[in-house]
Amino acid sequence: MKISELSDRSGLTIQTIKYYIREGLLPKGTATGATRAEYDERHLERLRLVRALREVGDLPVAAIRRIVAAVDDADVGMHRLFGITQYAIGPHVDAPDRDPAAPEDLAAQWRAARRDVDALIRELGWRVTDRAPARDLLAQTFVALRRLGFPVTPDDLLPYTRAAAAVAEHEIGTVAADAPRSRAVHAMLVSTVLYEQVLTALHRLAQEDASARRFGADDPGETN
Amino acid sequence: MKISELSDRSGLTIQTIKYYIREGLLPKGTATGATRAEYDERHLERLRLVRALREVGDLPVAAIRRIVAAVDDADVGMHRLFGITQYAIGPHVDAPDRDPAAPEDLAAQWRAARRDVDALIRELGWRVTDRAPARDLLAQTFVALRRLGFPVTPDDLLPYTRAAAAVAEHEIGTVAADAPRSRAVHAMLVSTVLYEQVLTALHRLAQEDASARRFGADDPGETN
DNA sequence: CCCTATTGGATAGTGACGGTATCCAAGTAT
DNA sequence: ATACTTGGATACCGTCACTATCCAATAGGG
Repeated sequence: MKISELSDRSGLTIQTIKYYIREGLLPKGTATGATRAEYDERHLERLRLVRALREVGDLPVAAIRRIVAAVDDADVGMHRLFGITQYAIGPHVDAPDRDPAAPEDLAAQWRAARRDVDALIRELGWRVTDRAPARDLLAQTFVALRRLGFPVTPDDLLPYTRAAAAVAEHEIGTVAADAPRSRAVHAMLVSTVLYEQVLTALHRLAQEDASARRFGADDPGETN
Repeated sequence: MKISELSDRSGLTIQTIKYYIREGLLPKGTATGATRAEYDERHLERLRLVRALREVGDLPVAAIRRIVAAVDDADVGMHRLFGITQYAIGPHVDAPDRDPAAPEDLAAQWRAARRDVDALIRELGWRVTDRAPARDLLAQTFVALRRLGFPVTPDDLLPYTRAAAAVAEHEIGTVAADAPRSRAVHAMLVSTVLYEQVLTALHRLAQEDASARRFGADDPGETN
């Protein structure tokens, strides 16, 4: 198929497709002449993946580039792909420990939060790399909560860890180990990036329900 | 306290504080002369809230403006504040139904996804406004999943709805109804915005653990 | 009372990001 | 033959969250 057809079928402009090729998100079509190249279903599929990661996952282009590079590298196994994805989706918190410009008290709060996070993971027996970005994400949240006067205790976290463990267990089970690599790889990305949004959305909906039951039935909506 | 002291204590530059005042995130200090104004602890507290919403919640400044306006309006009750927050944190998906420029097949996929979401919420008996943004967020995710060849069935969602309901129930329980309004309001924001990040972080950590157990113990990390 | 530093207020500039737009020469379809 | 399409390169754009600069009016220290 020609680029114009790829554009029509994907709903993206030719400019955007060229941009993705430039950025390494999409391989070039196979050239059939100096001014012509042929694209196939795999390009369309890739564009759908890229758009899902951009629109639903809200991932920056640079993160998607790292992910698709891993997807295209047959030497990268499932668990490794998982780690690369986790690292790519960040967020890359610049932790004020190790930052010499940060004030000392803030750095101390961070160190304490990181210790708590590390202790929690150890206690749960979870096998998680030391440098998993989610550790910093959690620590960052602890710091913010405490600075706002909401201390975080392991008890508060119990419902979250239970929920997270149950969902994660289910998700990994859906990635069939015997499926062809390209399918398994997509399933991995789908459960890490897209189902994270599913969980978030359902969490918000459940909160609204709980809030309605607790704080009354008046309409919570905007009026603008 | 003077603005320079507020700057020191908050860790933000004077420029940034001025910017937040301009943008309506922070009230002006009480003027004590043409070139002097006095700030107090409430300003510092507000800055901590704003930074938490920015850094942890990654909310745009415009969303924070809407939230703090509701916080400062004593007529806004808890449930209403909840709705405003939900609406502010978006994401504001532009749904291709109602968009006349969208291709018809995509619009049809969206309508189907919205129907599924609405049916799910009805089935669960959750009290959620029709225009809750999380409905569109969930529908958007369904569309993306289906376009990638991963059909979404109610069975797949069961673990998520259970987890979301349990967590939400716990969270709303932590917002004490008899606390002073400013405290209750902060608690509401904390559980919707910050604890959402807690859930996300723990979800990712649990996934890494599940992935490690399923796909082997090799190091999933980046090597750069 | 003088002189330096700080403040409020206004306006302009910056860097990252994710595209868009334009141009061109070399083709291709009719 | 002639209008359209393509690949490739380069420039440009709008949004966002700050950041820098300037200015006139003080405030505070000596």
